Amino acid sequence: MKLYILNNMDELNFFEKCYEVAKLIPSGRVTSYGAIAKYLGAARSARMVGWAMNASHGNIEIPAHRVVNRKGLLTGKHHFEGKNLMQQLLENEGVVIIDSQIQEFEKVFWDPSKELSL
DNA sequence: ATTCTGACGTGGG
DNA sequence: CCCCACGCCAGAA
Repeated sequence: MKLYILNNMDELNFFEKCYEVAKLIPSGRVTSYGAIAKYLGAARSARMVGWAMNASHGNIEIPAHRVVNRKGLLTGKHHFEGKNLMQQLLENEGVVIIDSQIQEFEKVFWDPSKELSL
């Protein structure tokens, strides 16, 4: 079992902030990696958000399936169990998805820096 | 040390 | 809208 040793406090905050934002995403809505990164000050660019989500595996508290890329494409589905668990989880929340692409993405999109108005 | 690879995003053409 | 190059930063080889 590999442990993620973080060099500094900022890294730890970054991880936890990612998780906090993810938890705040309403059911049936989604956001993007970039939106979260932006909300957090874009300190480490959007890729790190995906990295944080990856590290959250097994953490049922964190709805990582509600985070997609900026096009509304489920690029992270291969990191979930089975073939399309991510899609099914979203569909259970009422999100319409065709071929890994969220339909009416603009309506379903939830921007933390906008909705949370911090 | 060096290079490549991403759950990414932006800007130019 | 699509394609491409580039910036991003942590990990793996």
